[in-house]
Amino acid sequence: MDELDAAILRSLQSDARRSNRDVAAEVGVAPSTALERTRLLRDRGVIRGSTLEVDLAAVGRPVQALIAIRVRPPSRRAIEAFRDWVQALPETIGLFVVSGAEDFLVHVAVADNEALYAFVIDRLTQRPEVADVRTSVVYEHLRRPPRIEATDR
Amino acid sequence: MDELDAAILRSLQSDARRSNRDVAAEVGVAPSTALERTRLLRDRGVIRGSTLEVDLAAVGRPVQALIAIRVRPPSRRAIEAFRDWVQALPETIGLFVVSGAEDFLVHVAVADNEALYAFVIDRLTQRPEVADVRTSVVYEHLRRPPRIEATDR
DNA sequence: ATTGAAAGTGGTCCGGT
DNA sequence: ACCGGACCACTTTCAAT
Repeated sequence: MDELDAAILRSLQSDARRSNRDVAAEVGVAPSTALERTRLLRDRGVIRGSTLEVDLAAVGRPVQALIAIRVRPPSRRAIEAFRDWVQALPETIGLFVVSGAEDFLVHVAVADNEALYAFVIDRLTQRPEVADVRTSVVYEHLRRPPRIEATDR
Repeated sequence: MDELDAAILRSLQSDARRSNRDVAAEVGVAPSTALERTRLLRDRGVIRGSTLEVDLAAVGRPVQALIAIRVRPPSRRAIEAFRDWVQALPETIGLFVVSGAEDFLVHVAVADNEALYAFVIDRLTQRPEVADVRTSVVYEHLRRPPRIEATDR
């Protein structure tokens, strides 16, 4: 990944729908060159995809929480089974598998506090491997795309 | 937000670079209609932008962590000052302001464990308002775009 | 609010360097 | 590896419904 690749990534990171022509002009190469580089970045798996940033409140899910969960036993079987299950729930928008006092942090977005409470006491406690649950309401969630630098070549 | 808006959002959410023509065909309207709807969603702030999903390991930052931080005093002044400061650090890729035992969860991506350790003991502890720090290594981070449904009209 | 058609613009391929 | 140009697909506007 040289400086040109990095510049293309930075450009598309700030707006994935930017046209290839714009990207090319911004990084100072011909459109055909930018197109080929972008394709290679995709093929190599550096670019995994692109997604819309949607306002969660505007789509009816203004309440967010992070739910820290400890599972027992903390075996690969239990961890992976729980991960797959929770990841498929409609409330889940993110999932961290972590070291430390807890095994998971589940990021959920729901319609209101009642739905959050129901998620925790109805859904999560269904699972026998859930040993401990700690819910934190998210007041604010900011995301920052990673700053990308050339990793030489 | 009716069912058509929701369908357009779902389509672009899975691939923000999909052409307007494709989106229109998928949701069953004319391209001009899809274009107009998309523009309105953007104007209303439902669509905040679009971004590339980049493989963090491929850009040289394979190590992720969540750092739980308690600040003191937990006043608006201290919270907002810390938030703005940590949000601008190059290692930071996400930031949750939360209720509960801690005030922040900082999501960082760095080159290696050494860089993580340096971030925690050199950078964070610079700030006088940092009262407590707890670091969890992220073994796995999955993201799921929110399932979007029509909120009637 | 949605459409089809027209005009403009950008994506994509390829041959040359 | 990069570019320029040709071709064609797509975006975008607009008058009509």
